[in-house]
Amino acid sequence: MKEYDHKKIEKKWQIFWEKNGTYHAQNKSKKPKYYSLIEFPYPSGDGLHVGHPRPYIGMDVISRKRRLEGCNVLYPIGWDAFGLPTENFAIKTGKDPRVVTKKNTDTFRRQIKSLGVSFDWSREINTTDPKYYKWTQWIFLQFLKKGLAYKAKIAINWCPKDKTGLANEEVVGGCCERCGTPVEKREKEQWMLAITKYAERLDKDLDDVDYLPQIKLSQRNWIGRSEGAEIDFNIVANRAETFSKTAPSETEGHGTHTFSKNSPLGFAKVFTTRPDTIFGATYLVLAPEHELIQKLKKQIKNWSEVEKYVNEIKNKTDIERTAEDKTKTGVELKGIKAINPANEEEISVWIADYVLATYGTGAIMAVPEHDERDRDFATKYSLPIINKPLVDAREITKKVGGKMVTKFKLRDWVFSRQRYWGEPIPVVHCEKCGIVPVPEKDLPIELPKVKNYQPTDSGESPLANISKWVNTKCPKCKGVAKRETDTMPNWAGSSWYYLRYVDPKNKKIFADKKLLKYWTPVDWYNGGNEHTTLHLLYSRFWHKFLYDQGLVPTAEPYKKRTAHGMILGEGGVKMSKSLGNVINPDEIVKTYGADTLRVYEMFIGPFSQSVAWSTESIIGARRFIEKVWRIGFRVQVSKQKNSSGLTLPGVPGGTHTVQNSSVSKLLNKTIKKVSEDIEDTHFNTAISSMMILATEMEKAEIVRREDYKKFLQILSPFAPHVAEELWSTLGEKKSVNVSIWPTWDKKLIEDEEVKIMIQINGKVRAELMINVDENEESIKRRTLSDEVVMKYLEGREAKRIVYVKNRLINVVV
RNA sequence: GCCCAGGUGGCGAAACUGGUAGACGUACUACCUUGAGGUGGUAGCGCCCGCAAGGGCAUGCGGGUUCAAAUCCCGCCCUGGGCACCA
Repeated sequence: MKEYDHKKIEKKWQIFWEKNGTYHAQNKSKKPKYYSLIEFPYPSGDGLHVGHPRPYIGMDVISRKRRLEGCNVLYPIGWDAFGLPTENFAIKTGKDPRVVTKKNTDTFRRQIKSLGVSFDWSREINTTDPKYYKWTQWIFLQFLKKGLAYKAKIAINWCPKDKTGLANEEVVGGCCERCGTPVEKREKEQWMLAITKYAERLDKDLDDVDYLPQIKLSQRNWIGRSEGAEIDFNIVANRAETFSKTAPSETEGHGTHTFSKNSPLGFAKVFTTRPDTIFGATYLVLAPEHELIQKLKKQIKNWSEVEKYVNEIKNKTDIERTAEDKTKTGVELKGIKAINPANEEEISVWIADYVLATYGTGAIMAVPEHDERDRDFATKYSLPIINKPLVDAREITKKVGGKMVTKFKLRDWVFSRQRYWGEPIPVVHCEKCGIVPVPEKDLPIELPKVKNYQPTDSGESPLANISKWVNTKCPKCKGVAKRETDTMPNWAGSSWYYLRYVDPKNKKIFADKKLLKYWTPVDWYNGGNEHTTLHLLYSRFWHKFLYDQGLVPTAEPYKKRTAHGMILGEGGVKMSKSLGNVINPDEIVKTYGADTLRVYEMFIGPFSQSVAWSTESIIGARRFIEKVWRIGFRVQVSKQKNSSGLTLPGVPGGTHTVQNSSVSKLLNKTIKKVSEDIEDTHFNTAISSMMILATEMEKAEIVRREDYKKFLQILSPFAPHVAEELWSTLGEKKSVNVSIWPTWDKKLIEDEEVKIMIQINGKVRAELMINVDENEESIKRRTLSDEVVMKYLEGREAKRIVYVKNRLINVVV
């Protein structure tokens, strides 16, 4: 018997597929298209670990099944290669990041290829390739043209270790997401992208896509849409202090409002999602940064106290703010009052750190009866807490002259980084003309080679040191000008890469319109949970912008999005270099073969869930493949001596009819199960059902060639090399990849007889074989005359009998 | 604090719409094959009592609904991930 030599077989077929372009997507085809996508990897210097291939294999299973179902499949790969780890490595070693990237991608490519993933390598892209980032820069210029890219002086999150600005999203618990260093606040001019302009649509259009519910939810939570009312509260001089010493009633909070009205000094616009609670508003709070505070300087009696507080808050970093355990602080603005427009009552005005300048209007009406935060504050400063009946939100808003509005938590995207290894932002600063975009014909603005990749403490990119590159001519007036030295964040290149795969070599445009029309949207995008908020949101934003410019044909980039769980180290801890528990797939491929690794990774646990790696369990996958191999050999041998006629298709199996039909029946059930499970990413249960089938086939006296071939077809997405080898051994001239996915015979999977459970008072006591169409009466009769049942009844009458068709019968005594 | 996911044998896990809990795989034990190995094969394997037949107990904990609950409802506990005063 021929040995199962995985090394030989896998190499043979990988060469065959490459030579035949088996997995190349066709730009012109009569077949329906299918675009399946994974998140392209960041080629780190450590190479692949066994966690990387899990999503690649998962989507490979989908892609391979689609091909057999007759689709023209696009399943591409590339490299998301800009970013800090490579740059930091360059700083440490003095090596050019281009060289490092080349080396890393070569390793990744070799490793991924050894797994037999059916990527279309002819469309490989790399975000650091000037031919690629030319278009990243071009898209930026379109944003700029439409006013969606703008420069603003803002307090940014500054990482003193990485020496770069970070987006809000990259700050985790007040620390840099990458290196864990506490971030500082710095005022800097930054490039911004106006993602907030798309907030409404980014939220609403989630209705039209097929994302896992948690993914939609995380998008929605991040966007943070809330509906409420904007209501103006007039600010007046404190009458109580000015005209009367009469103390207002403590409990009711009544002021001296019944007297003639003060003329307002101004007003504070508040945002509330609960205008219906307005009668319970007992004070008003402004954010310390609120502009009204400076305007009312003269009227505020305790100005020095107020000023001191404002400065304190301003100088606090985010960590200091959060480290204080949420104890709210604040100062009353003495000398002024606000008028609650609902009842004309005077209420006190405060500034407090729990009101954010960056959300809503930076001012709130405090309703301590209904809001926990307001209650905390009111309790601390002994402010009135009153319970008033709720009113209709819309009516009261209208009555007090407010209006219903929608607000979002989402902020504009800080798009500048002060680092080297990123796409240069393609603009020029001219003394005369100001900010001038680089003309499109001059793209790409290539990253110049530098000697020193070290970022500077001044907060400038290392690019700023290369005067030859920085000093340039203004494209408009030809006068002296300087290049922008900030680069784009890592998210830029990954915001549109799926579009480039469609037409990766186009020099005229980022992708041909017709090809976009044919291939997009992506039919199924699977990626990590860690990218279901930011990357997904950013790329949806870019896509919608391009859609508005008429450059892409659909409003959403991804039709369907799923997420896979991480593979953890043995024992369920994270796989990491520092813990020394990283498993390199090369070792597994060498010892057990790529097919074994593939089957194991799909079998290890539910695809969507994190699972711990277990090297000792891999052997199960290997045994399964060897079993399939042995059966294949038997089928092969019996084909040669087919004088018995038993293995010829269509010939009834004579004395072996029983075994024949039971294997065929199981096969049909398995085809159904595998077909359905793959669609639900239940790869683990799909494999388990094929394991059962293999065991049955091995036990059976004969296996029909036709049946076995169908088995190979449904196995092929998981173990493509061995399937291909056995397929050809059976005399097939063409690849299993160009065969047709088998269907199951509905009639064959229906059983004529089934076993049902007999329960007595809900406990299983016996079983009974019945005909599927046997009537209830007959089953009941047979149950009651069953020996075991009679024993349990002990002559008692059955109070009730519940029969569940073809499942069980429960006798209640 | 809020949101999401989850809690089932030694381990990874199955279980359709409420209907045989533990499929499949590992580990373990025994046996077979082999000169010897194991990346080979077969069988047993939730826990407790029992030689067995059989019985009892079991899906994080406590209640409830139901003929019947891992699954539905109520209240807790624990683990992982995310958010962090967003009015």
